[in-house]
Amino acid sequence: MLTTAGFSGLFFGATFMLGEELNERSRRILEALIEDHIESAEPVGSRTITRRHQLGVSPATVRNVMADLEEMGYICAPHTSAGRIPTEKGYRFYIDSLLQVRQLSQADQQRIEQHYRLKGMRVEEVLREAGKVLSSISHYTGLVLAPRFTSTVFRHIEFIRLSSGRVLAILVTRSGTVQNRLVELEEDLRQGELEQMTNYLNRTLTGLTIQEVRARILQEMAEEKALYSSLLTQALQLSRQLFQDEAAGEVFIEGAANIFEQPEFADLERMKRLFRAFEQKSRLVALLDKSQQAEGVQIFIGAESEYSEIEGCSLVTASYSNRLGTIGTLGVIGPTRMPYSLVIPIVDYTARLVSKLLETDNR
Amino acid sequence: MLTTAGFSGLFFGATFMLGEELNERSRRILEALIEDHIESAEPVGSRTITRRHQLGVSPATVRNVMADLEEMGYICAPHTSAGRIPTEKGYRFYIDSLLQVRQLSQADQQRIEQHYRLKGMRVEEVLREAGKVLSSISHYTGLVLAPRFTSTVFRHIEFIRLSSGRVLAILVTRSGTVQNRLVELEEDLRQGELEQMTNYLNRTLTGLTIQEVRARILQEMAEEKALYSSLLTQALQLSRQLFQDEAAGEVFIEGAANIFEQPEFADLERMKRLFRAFEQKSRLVALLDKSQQAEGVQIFIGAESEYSEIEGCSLVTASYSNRLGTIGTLGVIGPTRMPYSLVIPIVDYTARLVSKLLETDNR
DNA sequence: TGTTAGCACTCAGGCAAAGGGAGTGCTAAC
DNA sequence: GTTAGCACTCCCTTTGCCTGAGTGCTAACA
Repeated sequence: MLTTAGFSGLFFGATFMLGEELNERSRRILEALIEDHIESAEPVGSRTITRRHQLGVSPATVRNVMADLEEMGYICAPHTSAGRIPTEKGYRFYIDSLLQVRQLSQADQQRIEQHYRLKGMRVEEVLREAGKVLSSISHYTGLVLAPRFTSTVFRHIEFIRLSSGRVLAILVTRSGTVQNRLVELEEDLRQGELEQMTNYLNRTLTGLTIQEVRARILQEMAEEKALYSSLLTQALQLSRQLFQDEAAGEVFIEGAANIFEQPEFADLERMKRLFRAFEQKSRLVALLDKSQQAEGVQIFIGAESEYSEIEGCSLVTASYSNRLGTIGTLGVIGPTRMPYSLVIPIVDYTARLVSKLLETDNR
Repeated sequence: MLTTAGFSGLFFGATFMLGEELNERSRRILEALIEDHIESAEPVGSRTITRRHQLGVSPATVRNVMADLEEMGYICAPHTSAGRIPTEKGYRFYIDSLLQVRQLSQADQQRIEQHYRLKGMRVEEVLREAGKVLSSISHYTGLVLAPRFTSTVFRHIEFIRLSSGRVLAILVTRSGTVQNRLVELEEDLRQGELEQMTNYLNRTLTGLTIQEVRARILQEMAEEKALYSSLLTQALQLSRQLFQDEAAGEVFIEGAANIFEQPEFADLERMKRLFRAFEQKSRLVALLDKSQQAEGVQIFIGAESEYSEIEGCSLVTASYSNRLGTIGTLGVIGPTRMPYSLVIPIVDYTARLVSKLLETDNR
């Protein structure tokens, strides 16, 4: 269920080997420290650890181990007389080697499910709702990357003449998402002519993916047969225009206010930076796109995302799919100090649920 | 160009009368104080005023006048040994009686215009762009309330059978906005049957406003003639469902990060509150709706909006229209300490421009 | 040899006191 | 009616002190 294969190789080969150096006691202390820190958001000291965990050793021993862990880069001290906090490397080791991901309880599963109606939900509604549920259950911010237009299956096109020379094109995909574009034509076309064009296009293109549609249009244009009718030639030219531009990936951000309640965002500058990151969605899209290529739950910790605006944040994502394969990504963004053992199954379960809900669209 | 008629009666009858009590000198001092405060965001003292404005009086005199202004409620002191800041009543008097609204320069007009393409912009694109332009030119946050579905003119309907019993309905308005809804039917309909239905509905309903459409459907259902065909009866029942639910008013918020750069939002709590207000759009919609009923530029100062989350903020709005009349509202939200003389013409000009751009949709 | 107790040391954060600065209101003189 | 002068207020910053939590080191112990 949890894989970080896609990225752990990339970022953590070295980490893993160092991980081998850790004996059982060091691991348990690191785990205790990280879990205490996740709960308290404060640096954790040696005494706190011995008090709250039955490790069978004294604070002094813990201090020695912590000194080693610090040297190895798993934890660090914000200042001399403070406890330790995990580094990104520490979190990565924790997630890869120490974390026990629980199964979501039946009750939690139901709590998630009950937000979705079974009938009459459009794709967009399902995705938006998924974002909201993710944010409200996790108490962080929900992110959902909608399916790319390019990867959807063409179902239907419709031209509507709005006024002289202005035509509205409506594109429907098989899953029922709708896109519309406005075209200004040199010469006016009557609605009847437009209908002829749509009939032709629907006949020719239905059932193809948008990528295939593009190829098919070019092919049709190349073949002479289209030339017999200037109207059809026009239709092809027009539709080439319509299908060529890729709409920027759309991302739904839900519950952004949640994340700002976290103590790490008491700092105004950080809050603003993250806020700007949310506003400028393109980089988020790129990041989510990246995780779409991998199976299972992906975790980006802080700078691993190569996205400095979300410094101090982690991203837990999973991709969702329909019968055609993976079509989008959803997940949660929150502070790196995040209870991964809770968030991971929530994201995982939501992705599965969304996949199930969208699957039926392709009967 | 600037009217506050719709609201000044409501809120400022009393203010205006008190305004009469103010002699020329008091007015000039109040004006100077407000303008200094708008620039500095700090309480303004008597010496600062005499230093920066040629009033021909000493600080002591200014102090006396300020004491009077305070008693009348136009200004207040945050604490004993600070300068004064304008109250909401002060701002209101300033806007109603002292403010000189400049015309937008040719250069500024062009700066705004160049953000819009002249051709092929859909309504939604025009509105989003307007929000962005408003925010980037004013350095505050742009708000645009999209036209209500109810007030638009029906142009076209289309049913697309997605799978057994699942039908996608696409509604197009005359201005080219598209809405789509998913319907689950008890019994399966063939695409051919759906086409019959759309033909009938398009013939019957095109050109009516949505409100009229609703009435017409009920009327058709009441008349026996529809009963002759069970298919048409079904069509009417289906479309009644489609048209009855009012989509919540849609509002575009652009450049929310801008407003958080203002010094008044250095306070974390306030920032969060405003942020939550942005996230929960329904009340913003209500507020913008309110101003839609009035002509010209409207200004809501702080609590006048009866919307405590945006305490300390002002809203400068103007409604835009097409040939059918007023259809929506746009504006800027920023701190009450806002250079109104700049913002007002920006909002005014944008509203006119948007109206002009949308007008062509109704040829 | 690994573990632990003890101890000196460090440093952030809270609190109170002190000082400076900006501004006020009042009074008396112009 | 206006102004200069002055005592007063209060915020804000700086300073110093103290406390508590935590560390690293060392020496003793098992």
